[in-house]
Amino acid sequence: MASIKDVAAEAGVSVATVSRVLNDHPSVSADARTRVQAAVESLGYRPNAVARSLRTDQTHTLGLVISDVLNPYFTELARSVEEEARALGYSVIIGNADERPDLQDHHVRNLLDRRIDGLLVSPTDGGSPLMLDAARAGTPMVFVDRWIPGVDVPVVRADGRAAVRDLVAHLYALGHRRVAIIAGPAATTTGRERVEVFREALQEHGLDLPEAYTGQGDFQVESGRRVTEGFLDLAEPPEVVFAADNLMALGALDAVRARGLRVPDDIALAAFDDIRWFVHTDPPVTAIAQPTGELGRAAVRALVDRIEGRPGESVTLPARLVVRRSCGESPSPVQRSTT
Amino acid sequence: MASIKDVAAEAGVSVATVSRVLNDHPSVSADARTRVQAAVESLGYRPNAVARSLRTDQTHTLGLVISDVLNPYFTELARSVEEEARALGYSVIIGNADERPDLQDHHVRNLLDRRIDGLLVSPTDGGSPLMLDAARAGTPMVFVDRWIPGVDVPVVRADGRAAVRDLVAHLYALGHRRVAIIAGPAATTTGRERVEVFREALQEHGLDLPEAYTGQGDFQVESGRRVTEGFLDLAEPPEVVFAADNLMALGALDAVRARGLRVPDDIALAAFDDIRWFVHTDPPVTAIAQPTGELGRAAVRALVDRIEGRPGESVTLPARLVVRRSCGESPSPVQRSTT
DNA sequence: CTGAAAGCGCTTACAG
DNA sequence: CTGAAAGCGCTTACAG
Repeated sequence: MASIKDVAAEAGVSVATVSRVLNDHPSVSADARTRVQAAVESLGYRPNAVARSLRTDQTHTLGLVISDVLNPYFTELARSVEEEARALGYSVIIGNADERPDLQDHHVRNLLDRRIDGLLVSPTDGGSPLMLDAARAGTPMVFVDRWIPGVDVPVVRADGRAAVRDLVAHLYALGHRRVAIIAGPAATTTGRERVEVFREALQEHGLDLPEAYTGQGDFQVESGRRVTEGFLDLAEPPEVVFAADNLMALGALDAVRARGLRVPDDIALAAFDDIRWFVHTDPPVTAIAQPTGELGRAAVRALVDRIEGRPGESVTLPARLVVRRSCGESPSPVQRSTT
Repeated sequence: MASIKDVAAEAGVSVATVSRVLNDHPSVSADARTRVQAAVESLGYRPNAVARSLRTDQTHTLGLVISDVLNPYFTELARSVEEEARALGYSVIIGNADERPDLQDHHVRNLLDRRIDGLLVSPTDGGSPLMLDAARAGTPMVFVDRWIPGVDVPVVRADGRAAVRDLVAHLYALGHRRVAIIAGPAATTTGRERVEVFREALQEHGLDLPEAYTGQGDFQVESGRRVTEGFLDLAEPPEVVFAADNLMALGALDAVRARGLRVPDDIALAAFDDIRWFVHTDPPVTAIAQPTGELGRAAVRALVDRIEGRPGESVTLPARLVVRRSCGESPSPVQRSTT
């Protein structure tokens, strides 16, 4: 592959001049510029980004460590992150933690070794030493969706409080009283918060969230299935199950279907995170929708701000309830989705 | 961030010795080794992968350019690629072309500039000059899923011929005679092939695939919706629609639903590419399943073979039909899915 | 406007 | 077993 030396030789100038032309430095004669451009063209020269990074100490690359690419929520997040980053002149390297702290650390380490300019992470756990060290060492960092309390890093996330309250009101209005949740890992903020907020909202209606109706999931399909089976095995199963993410809702659907039962007649279902397929499931699933694309873009902007020396602030955007049919037919027409 | 010099100073050895320890070179005294390890530990030193890459001319990185990350098929492919690559000691950088040739070129260029060791691509079009040049220039390359004819690069893909034939037999057995397809872009191999194979299979049953029943899609949701609307507007709409990928099937579902019609009673539906959600859609969708994970892994193995100087062969794996209820109830129990 | 030279952080023949 | 030195491909003060 042609190097800058080859271009210099071909153009009859020094490598310094070639470099200046490549970087649009103003003090280059028109003549030199055209000769260099011609040489670049004829050799099919492309600057070596590795060498450039070593020299400038910038990679123009962002690392994104997400908990699970197969989760459509994170896929969409990753996509919006890449789009916004590209618009700002950055590439992004994605690391998929698959909800495993060890894999998360693997990717963080790999990304740090590659000297990415900044790190966007949706932590799978409460923060490994590696991650905490990186934050303390001053690596530009932003948390997205999930975060680690006590670490001085901007957080870009959705606030689901109002939407969860709307959901509970909806469930209550439909007559449901025995309500269960499939929670995410307690080591994650979203895993904890969704349960807490849900419980608080239930209390406002005088409802309880008993131990037996609090299942521990891990945000992945299998756990949703397992927990739902447990609920169905109870002497008095819940009337509704709220899955703290869309994959566990899929697992719940699997479990219900496997027993030949129907949603919402036998058991109702709602999910955190809305996805396109929920419109076409049987029945369409009531869900809490996050402004995913906007979260991804805001996170990138905050991170790039940090990288380029600007403040880089936390952002919280509201989530909203999208009512469909999986909790039963609404007697009054509340916020019925039009999609 | 500590560099190799800092480690050398701390350990009281030369940087060469530090490098040897880091790379498990045999000729290092036990004493030097322990001192270096201690220094690495106490400084929290991590080798700079950028510098190492510049020096060794290897990045241990694979580039993966896929047509659309939001397509669950490609998400799963990307995931299996990353897994296998990691197992073989490589990282992967994903570029999402979003079915746009210009974006595809952007990513290919970016990856080449970063000097990735090899490129895995599922081309969005018939091959840009950039891609063809890269292949000719000897960049280790492998095509997955889609490929570019006439380019000497291994291809790892699924053969859907038998599955499509099974599908047509299934449709025929159910009494369907007016059959339509939502095709993918003619510039892609999969876009072309799926139509051809489908047409051939229909002919074997004495059925025709008229122009009016051949809609041009682009593998994305909106095109599936648009084409399906066109079909429904015909004086004599088709009895079945076969979507050449899962996203266009989703668009078809949207279109059918928007008119208040039902699958399969008003119009039947089948799709290429099976995804988990198809089990829970209303109705469950009959689909052709590719061995996606295996394709991703085989593609990585072929690419790494090429990178490391071994042959690196093409692989073709069979796809299979998964019958569900979206084409109507089967009178005879053929290959009913158990999932 | 231009070039020679230093240096980014590594690895690796080469000599000892 | 070890170190001094060259060199990977760039960028950028510095001097002219």
